[in-house]
Amino acid sequence: MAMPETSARTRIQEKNISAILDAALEVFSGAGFRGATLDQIARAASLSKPNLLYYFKSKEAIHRALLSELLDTWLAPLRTLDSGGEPVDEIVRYVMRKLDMARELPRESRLFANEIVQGAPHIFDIIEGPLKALVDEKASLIRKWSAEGRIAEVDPYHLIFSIWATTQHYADFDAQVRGILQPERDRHFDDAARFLTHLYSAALTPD
Amino acid sequence: MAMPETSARTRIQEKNISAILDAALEVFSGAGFRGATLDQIARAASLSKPNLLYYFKSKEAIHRALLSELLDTWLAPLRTLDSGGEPVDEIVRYVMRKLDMARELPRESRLFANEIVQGAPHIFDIIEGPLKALVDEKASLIRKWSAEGRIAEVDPYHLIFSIWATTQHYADFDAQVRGILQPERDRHFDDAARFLTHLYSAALTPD
DNA sequence: GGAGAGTTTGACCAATTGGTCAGGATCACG
DNA sequence: CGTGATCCTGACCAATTGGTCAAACTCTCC
Repeated sequence: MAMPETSARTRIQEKNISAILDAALEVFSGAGFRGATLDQIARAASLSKPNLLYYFKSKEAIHRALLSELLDTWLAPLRTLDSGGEPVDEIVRYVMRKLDMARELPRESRLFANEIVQGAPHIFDIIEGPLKALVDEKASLIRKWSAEGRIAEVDPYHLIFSIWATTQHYADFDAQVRGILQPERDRHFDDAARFLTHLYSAALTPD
Repeated sequence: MAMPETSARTRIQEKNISAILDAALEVFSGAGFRGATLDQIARAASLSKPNLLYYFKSKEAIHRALLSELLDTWLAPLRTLDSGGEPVDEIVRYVMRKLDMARELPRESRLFANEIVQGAPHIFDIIEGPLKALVDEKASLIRKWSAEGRIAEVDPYHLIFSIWATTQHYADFDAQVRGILQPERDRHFDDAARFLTHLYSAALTPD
C-alpha cells in the first residue's frame, strides 16, 4: 500500500522523508538527475529501495520535492535586496550573501547548476514564472537607483547574472577552483569576498 | 575486428570519426557523461551502435577523445593574453573573446561545465596540471601589471575566475538567461558585452 | 577482377535501473 | 492486549544500457 497523502506526518515519516531529501540532495547534486540512481539515494539514506518508493512514488517525485523545498532558500537573498540603505552597499551585501551561500550550501548550488546546464527540463516553468517576476522587480529597483544617480548606469539584468555567475562559480566549479588554488579552502572565500567587493564597488559607484 | 590504430586515416574514418565527435559533443553537452547514451550518439551520428564501437572502443573513449580535442580551443583565448598593449584593454579584450566563445561554442562550454560541476572526474589531472600552469603564468603577468600601477590591485586568480564565470554563464546557464530575458537571443550578447566591458574597465582602471 | 584490408550490422549478452507487489513486521491507540 | 494503520522487505520484472562477436559487405589497389 502506498503512503497515505494525509496532511499530518508521523514521526517516522518526518525522519525518513528528511533523510531521503538529504540523501537525494547529496546524490543529485553530485551526479545530476539522470546520473543519480535510486540505489545510491537509498544507500545514502540508509533505507531500502522499495522503502524509498514508499515515501516518494518515483525518482522524479523525489527530485521535484527537493527542488521545490530548496527554491525559497535559494532565492531568499535576492528577495532581501531592498530599496532602503545605500544602493552600492546594498548590492555588495547581496553579493556577500550569495557568496556565503556558495560556501555553506554548495550542494544546493550544484543541484540547480546541474539542472540548468542541462536545459532546466524540470524547472523551466519556475524560471519563466516566479523567478522572472522576482528578477524583473529587482531589476526595476536597480534601474531606479541608476536613474537617481545613486549607482552607475548598468544593465540591471546583466548585473544580476554576473552576481549569480561570480558567486555560484565557487560552489558549482569548486573542483576547478580547488585544482588551481591548492591551499586551504576557506582562504579562497575570503579572497573571493575581497575581490568581488572591489569589483562591484568600482563598477557601481557613480562617477 | 577492431579499427587499426595505424597513423594515416581513410576518408571514411575521417568522415565517421568527425561525425561521431560532433554527435558526441551534442549529446554529452546536453546530458553530461552519464546522462548520454551510446544510442543517442549513434543516432545523432547516423551510425549503428556497434559501428560507433568500431571507431571508439568505449563510451569513455569517445568522451576522452572529445575533451582532449577541444581543450586547446577552449584555452586559446587565455593563451593570447599578452604583456604587449594596454593592460586594461588587454583584459577587456580577453573578456570579449570569452564571451564570443560562449555565443559561438555553447556546446563546448556546457561540455566542460557538466564535467566540472560533477567534480571533474575525467579531467581533474588536466586542471591541476596544464590548466593550473597556464593560469599561474597569466596570474603573474596580471600581478606584474598591478605592481607597475597599470591596473588596479586585484587578486589575479579571482579576476580570472570571475571572467570565466561571467562569460561562460551565457552558454552554461543559457536556459535561465533565456527564461528571464525573453527577446531575441543575440541582443543579450550585445548587452552582456557592454555590461562586462563596463564592469571590468571600472574595476581595473587604476585610481 | 580478385584478395585482403577496412567497414558495417543483426543478434546477442550481462549488468544496471526504475519500479511493483504480496506479505510480514511494527507502531499507535482504544 | 488486539486490531487497524503504517512501515518495511525480498523477490521479482521489463526496459535500458554498454559492450561483444561472427559474419557479411565494400572499398582499395595490384
